[in-house]
Amino acid sequence: MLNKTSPFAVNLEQKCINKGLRLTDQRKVIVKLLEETIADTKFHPDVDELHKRAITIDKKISIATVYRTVKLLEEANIIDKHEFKAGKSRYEAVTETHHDHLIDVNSGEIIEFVDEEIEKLKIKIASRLGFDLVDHRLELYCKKKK
Amino acid sequence: MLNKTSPFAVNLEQKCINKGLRLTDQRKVIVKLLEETIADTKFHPDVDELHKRAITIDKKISIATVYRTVKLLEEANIIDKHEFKAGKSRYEAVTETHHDHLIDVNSGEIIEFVDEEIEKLKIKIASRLGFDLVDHRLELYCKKKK
DNA sequence: ATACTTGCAAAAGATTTGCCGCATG
DNA sequence: CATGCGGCAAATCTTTTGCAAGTAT
Repeated sequence: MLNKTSPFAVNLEQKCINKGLRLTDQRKVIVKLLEETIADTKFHPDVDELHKRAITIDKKISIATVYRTVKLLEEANIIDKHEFKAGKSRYEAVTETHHDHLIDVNSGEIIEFVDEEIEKLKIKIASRLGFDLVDHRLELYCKKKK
Repeated sequence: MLNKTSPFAVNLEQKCINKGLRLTDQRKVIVKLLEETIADTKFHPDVDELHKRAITIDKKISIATVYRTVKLLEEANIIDKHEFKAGKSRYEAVTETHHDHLIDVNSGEIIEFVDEEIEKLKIKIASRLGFDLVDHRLELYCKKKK
């Protein structure tokens, strides 16, 4: 797994500035919260979770702003959106290398993993079918071994 | 790919009977429509598509019934539900072997594929992380090669 | 006969949007 | 100062559900 706390890592707020996004107080709060998904790779908050945390910092941040902000950040390629089986979308900071997810169906815990072999296979399969891969998602729903 | 028209194949209506599901006129219509997903592996209708087709056969079938029926069939393991990037859920008859999906991001076309190697890898990765695989999904979003 | 099903419309849950005052660059 | 942003509430979209009436076994 990539070293996410490398001295070369650019924080999310810096990424926003680089992309020319206006940094309002609200956005700073939300971006800061999403920053936690870098340190804690198991943390994939949904909009509701983000909003609940955001209002503890600034109680007048509306949920509409959270929705607008995550959409903005997603379009700017700063965060990724995931739609695991469960209804609502979850977000995490974009990482340098692609990773997939293993979801513990009992606890709901989400574990990230990287497997070079499976990444190569995805490209190979697409190619075999006459396609170029532009995006992909692999989710493993599992139970802890006994 | 599995031969889906083998003489041993059981049709969906028969599967419903085997599972003891009550076969109302509405359910027969919906099940018949879902049967088409066996012959045409690229056909993965959503509830709205099923309803539009259903009312051409019996105009008083409500969309609530379609929702209730696909949920019932899914719980009975007769059909599978997919949630590709696009909002609504799509359905197809359960197949004997697991397959994954390649989605053409330009046309929306869905292509099914089976790859033994990747299936083994999924199990291996889950195992390495201390888990037993209970469900999994892999989606390749692609563009046609030029 | 009895329990399950259906249609309708209302409700629910997630997400988006119009409007208008306000903050940012 | 001009443009974009945020808060609020209403709107939208998909899916679910309560209820009363109808139907399959």
